[in-house]
Amino acid sequence: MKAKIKDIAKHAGVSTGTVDRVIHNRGRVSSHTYNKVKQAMRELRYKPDIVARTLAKKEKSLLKILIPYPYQDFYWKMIRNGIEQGLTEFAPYRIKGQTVFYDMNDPGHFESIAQQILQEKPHAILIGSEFYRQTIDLVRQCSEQDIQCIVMNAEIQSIPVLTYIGINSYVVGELVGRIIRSTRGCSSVMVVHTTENIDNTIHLKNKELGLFDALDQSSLSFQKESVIFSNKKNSEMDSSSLAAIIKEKEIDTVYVTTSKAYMFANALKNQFPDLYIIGHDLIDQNISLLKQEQIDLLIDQSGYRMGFLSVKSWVDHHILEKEISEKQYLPLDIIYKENLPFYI
Amino acid sequence: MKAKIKDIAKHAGVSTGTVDRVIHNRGRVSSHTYNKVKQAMRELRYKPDIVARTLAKKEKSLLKILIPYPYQDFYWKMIRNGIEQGLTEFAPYRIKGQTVFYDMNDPGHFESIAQQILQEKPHAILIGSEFYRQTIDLVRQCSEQDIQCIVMNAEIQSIPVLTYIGINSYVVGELVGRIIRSTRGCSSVMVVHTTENIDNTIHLKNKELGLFDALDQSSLSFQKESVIFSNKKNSEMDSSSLAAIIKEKEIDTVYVTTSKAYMFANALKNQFPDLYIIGHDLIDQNISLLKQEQIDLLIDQSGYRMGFLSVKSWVDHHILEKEISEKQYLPLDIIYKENLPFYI
DNA sequence: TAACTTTGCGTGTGCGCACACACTATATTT
DNA sequence: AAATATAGTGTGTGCGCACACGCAAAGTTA
Repeated sequence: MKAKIKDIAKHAGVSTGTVDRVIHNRGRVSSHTYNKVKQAMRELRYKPDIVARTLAKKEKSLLKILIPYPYQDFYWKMIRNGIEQGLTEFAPYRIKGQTVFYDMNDPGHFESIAQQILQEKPHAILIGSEFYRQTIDLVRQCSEQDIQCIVMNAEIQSIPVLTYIGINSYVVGELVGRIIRSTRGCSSVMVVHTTENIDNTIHLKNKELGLFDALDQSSLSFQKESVIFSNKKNSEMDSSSLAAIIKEKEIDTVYVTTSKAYMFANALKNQFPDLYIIGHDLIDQNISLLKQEQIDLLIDQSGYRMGFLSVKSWVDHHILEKEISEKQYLPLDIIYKENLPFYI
Repeated sequence: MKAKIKDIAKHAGVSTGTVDRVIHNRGRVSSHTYNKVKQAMRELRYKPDIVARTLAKKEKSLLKILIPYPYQDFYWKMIRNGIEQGLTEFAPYRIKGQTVFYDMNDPGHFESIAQQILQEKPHAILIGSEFYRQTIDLVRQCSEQDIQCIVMNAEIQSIPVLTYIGINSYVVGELVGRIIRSTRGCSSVMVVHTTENIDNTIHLKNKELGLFDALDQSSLSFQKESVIFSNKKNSEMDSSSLAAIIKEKEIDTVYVTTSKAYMFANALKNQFPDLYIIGHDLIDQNISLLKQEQIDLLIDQSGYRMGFLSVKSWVDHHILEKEISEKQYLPLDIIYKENLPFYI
């Protein structure tokens, strides 16, 4: 039989109210009784009944969620879906989650929205970070105001957060490199970055680094190329200049470091039908191209799981009082046409 | 504000007791009031509060779990771990899970244990199946006694179960085939089955089928070989006769269809260091060989997730009243040395 | 010393629900 | 017609906990 608060109270020779004050550190308990109660809790191995606690609780905990507009980026859209799933799944625990979006191309917007959120004094903020410096600022303010932080995507050093959830970009690159290394007919590799956001470049460059390092470890030798591709009209690297490079360098393998492999494939696959194309993330456009064998391979960065896990981490910590680890790296799922159905 | 039982009662002009009888189909309600209450529930969009329900419930639901001894097979050991994880995670919902093991080489043992379990009149049985016919028998008996069944591993046709959870063996083979097809230096493939259990052969043969079909779709042509390997002294196919075949047929690629790739690798990798070895499942022995590059690739059949999901499915259905799908195929994770850390 | 504040405790209520029980009106048996 | 069963309904209690409140004793201020 599990010990209840009543049992603790009887065992310690106090009332349930006192036990309650000890459990929740509400004060107004002499250090002597405090110790007696603590001792009783230890002896009877008291574990709170989460279900009863949830039912009795008056104050609902507020979780603010700060992520980029889902329409700006499909990866964030998936993360958002995961977050929503988490909120639904843990709804019985009375988590009140409120999502606020920011413009992922405007650090200032992030800052101002962050300030608004702080006004509301939430119990925790789930930060989907695109801006390194601004995120550090926000985390610091949270820490001053005793608001817990869960950070996704951008790894923050030196400032304590409840947990960081994300991927290890360098390892992503390594993994892609290992696959290219062992794949038939891959010898001349082009890395394609599709971004205008400078903050994001670190991740992308890390992938490139990991990839090239992995290739260098092979006994075979590889041609390596790296470009920044934009579909915009007036950009310096449009699809025609890309085509020129592919022709000139005899590129046979392309790795798009972002979610936008579909952009590349749509623009160039008909000119170069034999290109081996590797991209990221199970977004609709990529999925359909993978099915049509226009894209050969996707490494999923588990956006959905990232969102879900971030909510789950908060619940684990705050409701279920579980220990959660400081950093949580998500798996990198390797997805071909054949195992795609299991992931969607 | 969510509608509560009291609200329904007031709205229907009856007492909460009557509403309770309607909700739980306890009878003793005239059809007229029954309809009134049902109507009120619909109008107020009544959803039971799972937390309050769990707290108030007297009768705890009993879930019997029937799986092979974990020490007989590492895959089942992982499944078991997943089940235990599930039971822990959903413990707040007062699920009482009791695991009973059977000898995976003895159908009779399965049968007798199954009878014992039925004596206890559980609410549901989670069947980790190794024997096709015996499982069908058990499922039928459960169906007669209004006991829900969740079946893992062996896909039962024509008899209704709450849900089936497993993998699609043919697709597993296809996936392996697709990878071999595109991997450098693979041309002569040997499929290795390591089993004495006849029932299991169907799965293994399906994998082989999927693999060979995938290879046949390639423009390249592949040598195909298939053997049943046993490490036992007096078996017809021991490691030396296997070595002879590898030499004779110039095998360069080996696919072990079970969890026992480590057995093969340990027996033959030093004689044939360049063999490309593909196996299944993240069991300790395989993991360490993958790290040492003695095994090149593992397809994880998600034993852990299978166990977890089976418990979760029961909770979703029985506690949370969610719709759950009839068949749930688990993802096939492709695991190289590089992405291994994320999966363990 | 009287009027306060603070400290340190105990008591009581209700969260939303399941379930046991009590009660009446009608139907069935003897 | 009386005794008994049964259909149909309402009431009350408690699951384990959080939290508001009450109340005495000790400390503080004027």
